[in-house]
Amino acid sequence: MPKTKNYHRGDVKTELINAAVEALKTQSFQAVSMRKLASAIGVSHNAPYMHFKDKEALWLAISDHGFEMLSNEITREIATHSTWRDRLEAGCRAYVRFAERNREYMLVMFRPATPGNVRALSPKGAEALDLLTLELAAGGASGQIELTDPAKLAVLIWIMLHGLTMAKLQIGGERGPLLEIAGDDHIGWMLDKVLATEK
Amino acid sequence: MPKTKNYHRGDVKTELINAAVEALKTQSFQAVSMRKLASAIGVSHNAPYMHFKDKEALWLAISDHGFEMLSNEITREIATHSTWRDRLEAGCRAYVRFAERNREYMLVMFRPATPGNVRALSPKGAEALDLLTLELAAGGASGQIELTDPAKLAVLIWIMLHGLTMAKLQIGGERGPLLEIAGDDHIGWMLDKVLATEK
DNA sequence: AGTTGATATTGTCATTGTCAATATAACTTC
DNA sequence: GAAGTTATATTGACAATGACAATATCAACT
Repeated sequence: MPKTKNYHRGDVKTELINAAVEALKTQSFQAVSMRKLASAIGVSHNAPYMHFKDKEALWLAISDHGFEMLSNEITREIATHSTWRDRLEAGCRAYVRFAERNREYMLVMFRPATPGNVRALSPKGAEALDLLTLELAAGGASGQIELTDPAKLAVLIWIMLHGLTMAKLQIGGERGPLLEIAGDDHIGWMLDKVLATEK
Repeated sequence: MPKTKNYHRGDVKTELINAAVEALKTQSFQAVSMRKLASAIGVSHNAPYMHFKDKEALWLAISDHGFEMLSNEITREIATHSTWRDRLEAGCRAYVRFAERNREYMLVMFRPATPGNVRALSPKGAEALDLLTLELAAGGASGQIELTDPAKLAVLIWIMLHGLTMAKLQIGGERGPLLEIAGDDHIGWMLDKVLATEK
């Protein structure tokens, strides 16, 4: 046990991130306050400002963390399949699955941009998008399919995934079930549609 | 000219909505405050609460207004074309165009949902989605195309549009240009892909 | 031991959302 | 038109919040 009880000296930074993500599970976005997070992890109301210049800086850190996790999951999932098409589909599934299991992270990663300050896709986010592009390119290179424009196609696929996941996260109610059509077992259907005119 | 200068008595409600939309053009989402809006239209800091129970109620009103405008624009645009395919494409174009021209509204209409309180698509929003479904159904009914599942397809198209527009609104920087591919003149391309496997 | 730098605390302030009490104008009914 | 009712606006208050400044505490190096 530590000599003194005060002066936390733990990893306050990651503790804050975890507390924020946890808070987002039950509270609205703007209901999460620095001060509540601070007291949640047992530090004074200003301690967070040692680690984050801003409230926005906290969101940014969470966003980066989320993109990193997403990239890792996609990469890992892709690796478990061998054929080009299976790998692509696995990557897409991983994207949707991540969104379902990490709702809070997704909300932060794609939180509304400040006007005049449209965020560039974070490096980690760009990496995730590139994973899809690479799979498509791999299919083209191996002669398994002939793609007129892999990058264009990758963006289209990513857009579909993004629209699907955000709709799933934000739209419920009567229309919610409609969105089920693009659930885990229908991603293949979507990919088929997009890829049918290639080759 | 009015007898007394005080006691505004104009349409404070719509003035507030307009002021909020205007504010969103330059300020971030959470930077828009009730009090600033109030003073912007020249009323006391509590006058807004006569017309909106909550800050959330203001967003909701803006959201509804936005969905109504969107529906109207889609309907109007569809009406200017005759063939089934042209009408569908025109509707899609109207959706994207609306988003580009009414960034602020879109941000409010699809603002992050409160956890545990996933908003149902507003009636007006549902109506907009139905417009697409109806066009697809019309194509099927007229025998111009054979659709395996019009509703499923409509959702897919809507998801694509949604993903595209939200990405356009929120992602800039280096990756921004990439999203250009799905600009106004590529929507047809996207639709082709989705519809190719039908008929 | 003493200095330095990172980290935490307390104190403070303007801004904000929202409630309560009050004032003013508009509408209704006689 | 006077009186009362209702919708709307104002002022006043309060707790919570983001953020800054000044201070205190601790760890590590010299």
